[in-house]
Amino acid sequence: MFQCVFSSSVLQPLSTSCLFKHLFYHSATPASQKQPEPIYSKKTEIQRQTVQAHSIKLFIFSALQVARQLLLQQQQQQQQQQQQQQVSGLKSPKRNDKQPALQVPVSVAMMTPQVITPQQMQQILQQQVLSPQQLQVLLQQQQALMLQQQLQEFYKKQQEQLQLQLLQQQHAGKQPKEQQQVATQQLAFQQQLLQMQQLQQQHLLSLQRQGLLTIQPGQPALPLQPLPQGMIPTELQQLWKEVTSAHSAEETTGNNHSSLDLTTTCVSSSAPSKTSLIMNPHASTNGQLSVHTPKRESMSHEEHPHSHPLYGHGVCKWPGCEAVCEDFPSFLKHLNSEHALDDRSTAQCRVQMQVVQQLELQLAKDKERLQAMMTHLHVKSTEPKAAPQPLNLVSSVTLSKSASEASPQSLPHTPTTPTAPLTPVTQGPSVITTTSMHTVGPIRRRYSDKYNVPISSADIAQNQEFYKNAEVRPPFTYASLIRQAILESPEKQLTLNEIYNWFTRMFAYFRRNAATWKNAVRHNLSLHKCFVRVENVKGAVWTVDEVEFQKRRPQKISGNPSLIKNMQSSHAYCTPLNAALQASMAENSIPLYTTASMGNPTLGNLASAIREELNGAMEHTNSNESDSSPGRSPMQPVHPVHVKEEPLDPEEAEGPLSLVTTANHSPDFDHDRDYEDEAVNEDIE
DNA sequence: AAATGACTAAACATCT
DNA sequence: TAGATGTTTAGTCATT
Repeated sequence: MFQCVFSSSVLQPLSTSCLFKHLFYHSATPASQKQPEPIYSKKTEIQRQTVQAHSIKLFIFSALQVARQLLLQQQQQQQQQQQQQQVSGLKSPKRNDKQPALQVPVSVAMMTPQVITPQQMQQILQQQVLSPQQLQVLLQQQQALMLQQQLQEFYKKQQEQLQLQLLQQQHAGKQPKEQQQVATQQLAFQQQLLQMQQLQQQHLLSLQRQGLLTIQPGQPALPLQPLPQGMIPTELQQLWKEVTSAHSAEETTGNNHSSLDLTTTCVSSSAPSKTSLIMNPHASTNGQLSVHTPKRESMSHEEHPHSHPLYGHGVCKWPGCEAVCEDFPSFLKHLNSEHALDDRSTAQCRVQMQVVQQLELQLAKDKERLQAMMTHLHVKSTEPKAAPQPLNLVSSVTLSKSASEASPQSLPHTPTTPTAPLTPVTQGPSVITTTSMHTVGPIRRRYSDKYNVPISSADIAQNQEFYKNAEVRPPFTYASLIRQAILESPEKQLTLNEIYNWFTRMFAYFRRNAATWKNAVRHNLSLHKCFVRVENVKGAVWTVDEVEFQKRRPQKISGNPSLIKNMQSSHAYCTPLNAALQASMAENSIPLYTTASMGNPTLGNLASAIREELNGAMEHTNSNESDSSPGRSPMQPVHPVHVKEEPLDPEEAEGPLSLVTTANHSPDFDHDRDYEDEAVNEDIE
């Protein structure tokens, strides 16, 4: 453990990596810059750049000093050991076993950075306290320090110039030429910084390799950047806005090939083996998430001609850029000109790092939540059954009464808003998180996403559970749902009340706002010819006229390649569907219009469900990136408040329920219908 | 731009 | 008479 003795810092015991982190904090907020976030403040651009350069330099400087101190410390220890050995060990060797809390005089070193003099070096050599490797490291370190001193001088000069220029600006307005000159100087300075960073990186690596510097694996090693505590997405957004606005405002032209090296250096110096996720928030429409390793970054772009993580679909994916580049060379040109190593790029990198960190944090949280939910639901749903949870709807439908009743309690909901945006596992986290990063409003997901994501049978069961317990509106029309309910019944007929019960049992969403959706159900029953009312002994039941139902939306899906794809992907998790049926569907593109006559209720239901799903898929593949609508769900949000009044609602209308799963019902399904108590259902039988 | 589908709301009628 | 059930109309929104 170390203690930071940075001039303005309270002494804190720190581990090695923490010390680095801490130092970086200091470097980012030096004593001379007391403003909380000086880099992104609305000061003049030059000031901003100065501060930033200062921060970077200080960080490198601090890291160097730490390394140096470590080395010296080791040196001292070895000297002590030697002395102890010579004095024949008057004291117990405890001190060697247990390392004392090292106090690194960083502040002293930083105030007076010194290169070891030749005499000192000679002394070291004479004493032979260091192994050849350590000596080599020391030499490298000395080189770095010398370079650093040069840099510092240069930096001082530059700062003087900047201050001068600021004064001039205050008095005589702006002078673009001088600005350019300063910018050029800054660029040169940054290049030097870069060299320093690389050197430093090598240095640290070698130190680490030789065991002089240990970064504990469990700990987050060197932080990618100083992340202010409690940084929330909105702050990040604000930060992002500021940076990107600076981007649009200024038109700096640099020419540095290694625009990403800063990121790389930070990442790799902290944890060489660690991969960092660089995600472009503006590429959220694709939900693209590119894994970006330091190694890859260190390669030249030419080695991977058309697989640059910052290039895709003819667009530069540098955050906030989206410039159209016709081909890869032009992209490279653009990258080098627009995203060269300058302060803006650096700032953007830092923001991006923060974004990634936040996303990772968020992902971890959501994963945890999901795990808890699944564990909870699994326990509940398997309570009545000893067998492992089946993968089809049977598991859900045949849930015992206790399980069904327990499930709504498992998800206590607020009266007005749905539960927190629950994320079914079938959806990549990137979709949600990215959109939430740059849209303030509701997150919209296209259904095409849902259908294109390959999901497993387990996911289906989870979706089913998801809709059963989460108040998320199922993306199906009332008509489809009613039909589904009726077809699932053994007699293919249900009373209105039974239909209600089915709704409430199958979808948590319909456990609220009964007046609204019940009215809608009745309305649909009356409106659509496909629903036929049949007088019974004890009232009336509703049946489905399949022919009429299929007349409803004729040929809507024919001839669309994506449909076939979707169909096939659907088939992937429709185990009961036989191959002939699949072939027929794929061939005719009019799936299962005759399934009602097939006699097999399971297949019939399944097929119809698939058809519904496919229709849904069709409807949504065309609605590309409509942020103001739920991707045109076949079923608009059913909520006590109107959509127009509650723009957040459509969000909950989306989610991946595959009704396919519901088709695989068990015969005793209708005996288990008393979700809401009143079981008039036995009447039919 | 018009047609269509889907949803919501509401009024009204009938039945239990 | 109240509530459930069933029918119809109107308005809105999104998609085709």
